[in-house]
Amino acid sequence: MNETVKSFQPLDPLLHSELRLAVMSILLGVPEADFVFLKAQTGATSGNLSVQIDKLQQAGYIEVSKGFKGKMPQTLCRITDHGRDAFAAYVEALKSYIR
Amino acid sequence: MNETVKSFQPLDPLLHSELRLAVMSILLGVPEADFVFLKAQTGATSGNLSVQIDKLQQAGYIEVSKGFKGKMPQTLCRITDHGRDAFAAYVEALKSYIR
DNA sequence: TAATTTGGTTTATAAAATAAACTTGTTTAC
DNA sequence: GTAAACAAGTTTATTTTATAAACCAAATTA
Repeated sequence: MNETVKSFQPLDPLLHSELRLAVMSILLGVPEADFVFLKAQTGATSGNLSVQIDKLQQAGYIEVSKGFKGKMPQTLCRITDHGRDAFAAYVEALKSYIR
Repeated sequence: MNETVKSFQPLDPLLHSELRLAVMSILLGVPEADFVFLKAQTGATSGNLSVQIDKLQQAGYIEVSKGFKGKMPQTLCRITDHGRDAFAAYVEALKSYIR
């Protein structure tokens, strides 16, 4: 009978990542943001950002739509309700470590 | 001239880890804690805990002293001033993501 | 005295983060 | 008009991490 007390809430591994957290943090504050903006704000490399955006999208935390701005390709991201909820839960969980 | 704005403070990778953060969180609140206690509180496996304790020690965030409790080996951990500072800085940095 | 348990450590494996290389198309310089 | 440089990404390879599985020595229990 091994009942562990577990004073700590688990941290959603999808959000517990510096870059993904930064992206989500930005998207929480704006209606939408494009790849270039996210890259500038986070200081990330394109490759890293591309990969992390993909993961957030696959988790349903953000929506991504690809189009053009003038002649240049443009990747637009916006947070979903699910993403908003997940972020809130993550912050809540963090508090059990930080209090 | 590539001046990135960087709205986010970097997150100390040594603390940005669920288990290490939990261990530090516990050690902040008590004068010292042993391996068995940390394992119970965190729900971690022995192997994982052993490895993460090592990393925290090597970073100088905690001090580890090995002795015996009766006849059984006992690994005692306590947080250092450096560890306390690092934790505070980590929490401060987190705020730039969460606010 | 043979299992079993305790308190770990070491090694192997799986998963993540990150950077480097590449692609496609556009703009600029010659 | 074509070569070189740039923009916006994606893909692939490499390095780091996290984690679990296997192991070990001593102690306890059956």
